Amino acid sequence: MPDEQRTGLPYDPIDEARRQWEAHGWEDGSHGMAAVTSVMRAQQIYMARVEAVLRPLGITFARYETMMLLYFSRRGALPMGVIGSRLQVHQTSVTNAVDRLEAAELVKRTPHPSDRRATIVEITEAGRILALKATEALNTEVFAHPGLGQGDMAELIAILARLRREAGDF
Amino acid sequence: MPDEQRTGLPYDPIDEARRQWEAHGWEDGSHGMAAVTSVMRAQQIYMARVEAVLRPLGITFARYETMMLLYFSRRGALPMGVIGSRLQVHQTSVTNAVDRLEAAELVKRTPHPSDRRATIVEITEAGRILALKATEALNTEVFAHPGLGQGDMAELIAILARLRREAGDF
DNA sequence: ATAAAATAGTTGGATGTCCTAATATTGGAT
DNA sequence: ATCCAATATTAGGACATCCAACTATTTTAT
Repeated sequence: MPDEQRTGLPYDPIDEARRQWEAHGWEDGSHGMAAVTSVMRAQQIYMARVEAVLRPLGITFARYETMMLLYFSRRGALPMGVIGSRLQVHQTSVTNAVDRLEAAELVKRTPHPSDRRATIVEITEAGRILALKATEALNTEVFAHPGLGQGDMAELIAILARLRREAGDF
Repeated sequence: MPDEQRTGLPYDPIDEARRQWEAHGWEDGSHGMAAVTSVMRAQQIYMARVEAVLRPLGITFARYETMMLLYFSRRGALPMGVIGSRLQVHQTSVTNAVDRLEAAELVKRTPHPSDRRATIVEITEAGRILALKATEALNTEVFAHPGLGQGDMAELIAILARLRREAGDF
């Protein structure tokens, strides 16, 4: 039973947690807790929508991001390490994602021409086609209706850009 | 090498993606893409900080949330199903989290007094002590310095509350 | 020229999450 | 009484992440 049916009042669990925090004398962290928890929950909401759209196409968000990075790159190809640093994920996560993409023939590995330690990942024609199809699906089914007004959306992007900058993202 | 050292200009990968979106004629989804991607990355940043603080205590964020839910409940106990719906996670994830918490003797399962299908999860004394310790660590090490000013933080919380409401959270 | 250090990537193992499907039990509705 | 819904568990699979260890290669220092 939704809480508003019990209390007659809409009830925001995160705001309730913030009140609990302050009731316990944790004023120094209450707003940070609410901000962090809100971001976690927003990600959960968006991720569920995105993965629901991508699942029928046989890819995950991590793999979609990898493909789009290649799609937008000048040569359609990047070294493994660059992919990891751009997406801010661990080397082994890149290896894992590229393994799966390569098995599906959406990308292919190529030796680096001058540095024989390095591996270049290149998007295939099938990869480009799927990336385009996935993007169109995401645009119409998720990104065009993000559950926020234009103003909120612009403000959200700007605030999170400041957070990402503070965290050393760019 | 950070990009600003190459170009002399700070470079936001999400803003760059937005420009790519618009260059490809995907104006209808460009801002939604930027908003969704920003939320994903913000969650990645915060989750890394939170898990780094919780790891020495032997719990994950999911288990911490479960414990705090019980900590704040009137009797320190809730049915499995209520935990799942409050945290918006799958039933099997609750079973998994409670299994691990119970193995660490931080919570214990009890039969529901009137509904013999249901299981009540109750936080133990050791669980309360750890929950308190974890909260104090999170408050000082993460929540007190969320990488945002007070104004940005309040605005972020408000915007994401509207998103969560639209998504049916409360 | 050679040894040491740094870099690129992979592997294997562990952890953890989520999902589907199946099962057992119980509660509520008709 | 009987059917249908709800509660929780289990099993199996897919996936992402992290860590330590490893190989191969390149760069740096002496």
